[in-house]
Order: sequence, then structure tokens, then C-alpha cells
Amino acid sequence: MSAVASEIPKAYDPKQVEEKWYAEWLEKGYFAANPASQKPPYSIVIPPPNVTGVLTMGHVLNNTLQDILARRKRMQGYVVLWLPGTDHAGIATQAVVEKTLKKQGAIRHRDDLGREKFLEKVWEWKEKHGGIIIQQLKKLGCSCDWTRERFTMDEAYSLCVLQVFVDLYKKGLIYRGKRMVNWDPAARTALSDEEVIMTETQGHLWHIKYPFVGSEEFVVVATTRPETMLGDEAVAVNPDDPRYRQLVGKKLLLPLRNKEIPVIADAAVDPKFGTGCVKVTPAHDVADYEMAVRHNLPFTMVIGPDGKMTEAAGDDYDGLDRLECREAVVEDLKEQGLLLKVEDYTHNVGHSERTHVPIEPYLSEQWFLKYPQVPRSTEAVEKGEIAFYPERWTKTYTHWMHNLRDWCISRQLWWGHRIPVWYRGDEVYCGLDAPKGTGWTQDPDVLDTWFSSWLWPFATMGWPEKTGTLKKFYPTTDLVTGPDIIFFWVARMIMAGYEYMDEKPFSNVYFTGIIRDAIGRKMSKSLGNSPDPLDLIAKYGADGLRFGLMLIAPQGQDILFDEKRCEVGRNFMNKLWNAARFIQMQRSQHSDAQAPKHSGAYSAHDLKILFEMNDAIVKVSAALDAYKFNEAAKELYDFVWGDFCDWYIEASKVSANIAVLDEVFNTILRLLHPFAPFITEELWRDMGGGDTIQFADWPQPQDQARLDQIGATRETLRIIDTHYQLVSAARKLRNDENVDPRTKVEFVFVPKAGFNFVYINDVAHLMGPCEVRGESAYQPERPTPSLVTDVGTIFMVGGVDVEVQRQRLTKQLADIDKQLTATDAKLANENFVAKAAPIAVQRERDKQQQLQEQRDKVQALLKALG
RNA sequence: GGGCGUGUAGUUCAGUUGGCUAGAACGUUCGGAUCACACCCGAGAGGUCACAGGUUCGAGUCCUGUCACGCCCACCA
Repeated sequence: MSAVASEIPKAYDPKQVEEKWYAEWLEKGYFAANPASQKPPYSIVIPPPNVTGVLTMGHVLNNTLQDILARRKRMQGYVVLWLPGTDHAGIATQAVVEKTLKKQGAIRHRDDLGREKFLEKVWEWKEKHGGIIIQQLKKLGCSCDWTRERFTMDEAYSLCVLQVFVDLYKKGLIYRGKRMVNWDPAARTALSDEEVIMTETQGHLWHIKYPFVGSEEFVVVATTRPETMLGDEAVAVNPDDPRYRQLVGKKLLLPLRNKEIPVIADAAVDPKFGTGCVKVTPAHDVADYEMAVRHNLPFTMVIGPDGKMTEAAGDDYDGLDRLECREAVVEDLKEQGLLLKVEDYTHNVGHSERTHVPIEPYLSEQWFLKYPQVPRSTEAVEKGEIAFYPERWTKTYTHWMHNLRDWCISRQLWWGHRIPVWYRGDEVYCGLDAPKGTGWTQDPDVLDTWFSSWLWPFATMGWPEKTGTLKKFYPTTDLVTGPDIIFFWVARMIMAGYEYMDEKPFSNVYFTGIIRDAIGRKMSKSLGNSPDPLDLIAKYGADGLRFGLMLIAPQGQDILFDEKRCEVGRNFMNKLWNAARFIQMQRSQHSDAQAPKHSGAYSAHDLKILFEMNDAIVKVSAALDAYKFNEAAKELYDFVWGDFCDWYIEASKVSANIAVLDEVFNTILRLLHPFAPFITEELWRDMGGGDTIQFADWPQPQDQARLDQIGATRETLRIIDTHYQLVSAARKLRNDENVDPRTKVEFVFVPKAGFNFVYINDVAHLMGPCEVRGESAYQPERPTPSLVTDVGTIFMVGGVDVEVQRQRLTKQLADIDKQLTATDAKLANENFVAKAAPIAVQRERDKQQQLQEQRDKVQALLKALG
């Protein structure tokens, strides 16, 4: 072993290089984007992870994609801004801190501390534990401009949020109103429609008797929520329902409450469902609420904001949890003989996205936003001014945009941007600062977290000043995010962008797939099926993890993740590492190597690899331009492992062309750098690439003149490929005949007419220890192991196992016959010959001829076996 | 109820405007410590392209229908 090779470890060890290079990149400020740069801008804003978050596989996917885009653009000569940051995540963060404090025994409920003290604790927690994910992103190699890290509750950012609120209020788009909202009784706050997840739930349909006042008669109502009957104010029937029409206006005695309620007629009732009679609970059901408004019914609130029954539910039920109350009500109805039947019933129940408890429709005073810029935002995507990848998500987007409902933006939380509105008696003031004078109290609510994140693309860049960063980098170029937040975030950013920048926030949106486990389940903490990416980085290296993931990340398809994928990535990095070791060894043996200048100086292998390299550059570039990351990764993998290592390096072992090895390897490093930043940086420096690889030029396809000059024409390559075919055939013969790999054998090639194995000596050593010669007129004296290929026949002279030979040839004959039958049939079909494209017909004819020739040869060999 | 997506080797996936013997990786079988790499090298086996029709000289690919799985949207109690 040479001196140089022994200095480089045999296996790639990511730990030795990752930390070192990341520290240097930061120190040199390579990721910092200079708005004064003359280079064209490329920008991307990170989807800000929750400040409480830790890195998940979803983040790894998402941020690797962004890093690939950013790093490639730097190499292509853009000034790149990848703007990072975190989101204050109202409900999630408040819940985490409250839980922590409870666990420490510090409090039983946040009320114990009060608003100010509690918020102090949240900030404390944020400073101490928040933003772990930022450190983790660095481990992954993300090239964010950390000097511009933002947080949605930064002072400047908060000011943007309030300014936008005040502005929309003044425009009349934000208003306050008492409405039915989605209430989360666990978090005790209102939610937007988007934060409610409909889940199929096994429930029951209870049929309950409602007797008429002073009569034995009764009607039957069916309900899925018997506990709400305590707040019933009517029973409704369809006005056209002949069964009940005459009952309208009569009085019923509400069971358990002994309260008189009327029978009303409303067209919203579907006579075909249940019994055709609907109990009306104005304060606890959206449809009932609307009916109550139409019929002027009172709103009796029997369930409180904590999900417990109120005094209005009656002494028997006051204070019970809504689900306990359901059981109690059912029990009591049964006792009184009012429960007629119970059916199993599957229906959709809304659950809180955060706390997972069933949502309670709840009547309360809330703030709403009428969305701005709706037509313009819809059109931008429909007309492709903002392009979605994959394109099909535009349908989802436009469907939502065409069915917008006002956004409930107030939350009954403490952690968040407090609504900038003050009250004094009947007076209402909205402004950035508290109004002058005494007696004003500020609205206690905060804003929905998304009401701050929808401003992310410009509020992070110094808005409202349209200078510097904002001027250079807005609108951003690409956005990479999950389709699960297309409404929450993407759509709203588009509207905010047009409203406040008069310009789209981004040009392209790439929607990633969702990472699932090996059997297709969504990864989640509770299932415990989500590997910790940091463990994976420790085991396989950041580059290995990134590359392994990229290989299996098809555009817009969910990804079934298996740790095995990381092995593939790690192995590939190791392969690359060892290719470098090989080149180093060669260099130490040929220190005076010069790049050949004339065509004659290039071997067949050189021409082949240069041609394939050109192909790889074209394909990788095209794939990345189309956001087809997995295609790019696959192309690189095949080129490096297959073309470069398996063939070119093997060929170089006999005669190495250092200049070509260097050229190809240098190109590989540059193509691979966006995917695997660490190892490529390490090898780039090792191999004498100079300063950091990050700003090295993205490889360009060779111009045709150069390829022609050195002789890398299609025809040359075809000839070289025939030689590679022969190598494979020779290897197969050795394998079939069980020849020991160290035993020297003799091969004779009999080329088909028109072929000439000019490079035979260049490929001989790839066939194992052997003597080779080409001989057109060769006739074996006795049965000799042989194989008929497209380009000629190959004989392995020496001992032979007649049976093995017979089996091989018989199988080959069967294969040929199968194809020949198909081809013959096609050509015998008059329609095919008459109607198919002439080139297709010609192809079949050529194939037929070739197969027939091969068949004759195989048959002759079989006959010779006797 | 409406919309979208997916069914190809044991597994995960490629498969361009219809046209060479439907490819790859992992796994598997056989052989191998050869001086870049055993995280490796060489050679093989393995497929009724979910199903049924249709268009076409020709369908994994286009059309219609069916089945299965997944996701999104929708206030029938």
C-alpha cells in the first residue's frame, strides 16, 4: 500500500468532518446573504418550526430539500438567502410550559400564577429550552443565514403583526362578533375551522320520547348527544312533513327539565333522517343555533367553557363533565321510561388538532377576519403565476379559496400577540398603543399563531421598510412545505403578500410527501415509530441520512421510511470516500501525470466515462430544475457507483489517466455537494480543489466540440459497450464453469461480421486472470464453454463440463426462440408492416435477423456437444 | 356525499409522446479476503404490470367500469 493511502482511513467517518466544516462555514460567514450583492437573488424562507419542537424525520426531509436548492443556487452564482426562524406556536408552547410547571409542582393551573408571571415563565422556558431544533438543523448541515434568525414574537415581528391587525381593522376586514365557534374545552380557547379534525367515531343514536304538555301523546327525537337536551328550546320538524305538520305550535314538556318547549317548523330538517323530529339546542349546535336565530329562541348555555355542565343544566347535572353527564342523562331517561331505543351509529366528530378532545360548538364573542385579496390570490395559482409542485395541489387550493369563510383569529390564551384593542364602557379603541386617558382595559385575547406566520415572508425581512433585504430578496423564489398546511399557511401567506407587498410571496411551492413508517403509519410520538434523526446522524452521518432520504423521496408521494435507507446513503458516502482514496494512491504513483491533449491519448475507458459524465451533468441538472430530487439522487448514485467505480476505476487499475480521474471526480463532488455537503467539502480540499466547494461552479455539460475532438462520439461508445458486454459474458462463463477466480484462463473471441474488437486488450483484465485473443476463423476442436452475444461468440478454452455447457446453451436457445416467435409474429402481421411507424418495422427486421444468426450459432454449438 | 392520490419482483419504488427481452435498490441464492471500499466485488433466481372490458398493427402506458388502500373537503340531528 502506498504511503498516501495509508494516511487516509479506510472507512469514511462523518464525525471527523461534519463538526469541523460546519464551524468553519459559520466562521467564514458563507451562509450570510448580502443584499448589496450584484449577483441575482435567490431566496427561500424556512417554514418556521415550533419553538418547542425537536427535529423529526419530516423536518429532515423538508430542510434537506431546501438546503439542496440553496446550495445549488450558490454554486450557480446567485446570492442566496435562506432565512431561518421559529414560531411561537401559541397553544403548543403554552401547554408545554404549563405542563412542566405542573410537573414541578409549582402550580396546579396557570391561573395560580396569573398572566404576567406565567408569561415570564414561558419566556424563561423559551430562552432555556426553546430553539433546540435550530441546533439540530445545524447538525443536518443546513446552510441557513443564521444572522437573520427570526422568532414570531420578536419585538420587530410583533410590531408587524399588530400593525397588520390595526390596518385590517381600519379597513373593516377585522370585526368582533358573538358567534358559534369551535371550542376546545381542554385548552379553553376558540379554534379556527382548520384546527378542527373530523374523526370517524363510533357513537350511538338515542331515541327519546318528548311528551306533549298534559297529554299521553309524544314525539320521538333521535340524538347523538343526549346531554345537550338539557338546553333544548324546541323540537323542529320539516314544514312539509305530513306526519308532523299539524303538531307545529304545540307545546312539549322537555324531559328531565320539566320545561315547556314548542314544536317549530324549519326547512333545514330532513324528514328522511332519524324520526324526522329534531331537538333544538341553540347554544350547543351550529345548525340549531341558526334555527334558533330564525325562530327567536333563547340560548340556554348548559355546557361551560371547561366542558362541564353549568347551573342552567339543573342541580342534578351541574358540574358534571359533559361525557359523565351524557351517561347520567341516559340513565335517568331509561329510569323514566323515556328512552325508546339505542342504535349504534358511526359519525364524524370534530376533534381539536392540538388537544385531541372533541370540539364543543360554543357561543362566544370572538374576532374574525374577512380575507383580503381573495380573487387575486386565487388567480395567481390558477394561472400559474405561483406554481405548485406537484401541480395537482392547485385544485385543493382553489377549492378552498372558493369556499372561504371568515377566520376566527382570537384565542383565549396568554402566549401570543395580544389583541391591540381597548375597551371603556361602550367605547372601543384599536391602535398600536394603549389609548390616552384612564379606565381603558385591553382585550384579554391573543391572536391565532397563524395570524403571525402568514406574514413570515416579509415580516422577517424588515417590512414595512421596503429596502435592503426586503428589496433584494422579496418575492422569495421557492417555498418547501408539507401539503398539510396548504390552508393554514400557504394560502394565507399568498393573501398577505398581495395585501401588504402588492406582490406574491414566492414563485414556486414544492409540496413534500408525508413521512410514514415502513408499514405506512404516520410517524408520531405516541406510536413511538419515529426515529430520532440525531441518532440516525450519529449512526450514518448527516450526508448518509440526507442522501438515503433523497433516494426515496419521489415528488409529492408519501414516503415509507425504513432505517435501511440510511445504510444505502452511508454506504454510498463510503464508496465515494474510497474512490478518493484510490485516486490519491494513483496520484502518488504518477506524480508527473499531465492531462493528455490529443485524442490518441484517451483510452476507450476515458472516452466512455467522459461521455457518461456529460450525460450525468445534463440529467442531474434537469431533474433538479424540475424539483425531481430523487431522480437526481438516483442518477448520481448510478453514475458514481456504476459507471465510475465499477467500470472506470476498475479499468484504471491497469492504466490510470490521472487527469481524467481528477476531472470526473471533481465533477462528481460538485454535483453531489448540495446533497452531501460535508463529505464533498472534505474531499474537495483533500483532492486539491482549493477553497470551499460551496461556491465552485455548478458543472456544465461539455460542449460537443470538445467531445468530438477527443473522439467521444456515439459510435465510439457503441463499440466500447460491445467490449463491456464481452467482459460480462466472460465473467459469466467463469462463474458457470466454477473457475477459481485466481486461475488463469484463455478466452477466444469470434466477432460477428462487421465488428472489430479493437479495444480487446484494454478490457482483458476486467475478465479476471486470462489470455485473450480475437480470431474470426476460430473453430474449437472439442466442446468448449462458449456464449453467443449480440456482437460475437466467446469461447473459454480449457476444461469443460459438457452438461453445464448444454444447459447454458439450451436455456439460451429457449430465450432466443421466445423472442424470435414474438418478432416473427409481428412481422407476419400485415397490419403491423403496413401501419406501424417504418422505423419500428425496421427495428423488428433487424432484430429478427440478429436473433436468427444467434440462434444458428447456439444450435451449432449444441450440435458440437454431441 | 364531493374531490385527489395509489395498486408493477419478497419489500420500497422507476417506467418519458403507446414500440428493443418491463428496470433499480434492498432482501435472497451461488462464488470470492483480488493491493479503493466486506459499508465490498462478480454471477444468478425472482413479475398474469389489481381486475374486467374497449381503442390500436401494438397497451404497464390511452379510454370506460369494478375492487382495494390512503388522504383532503362537506353543520344530516
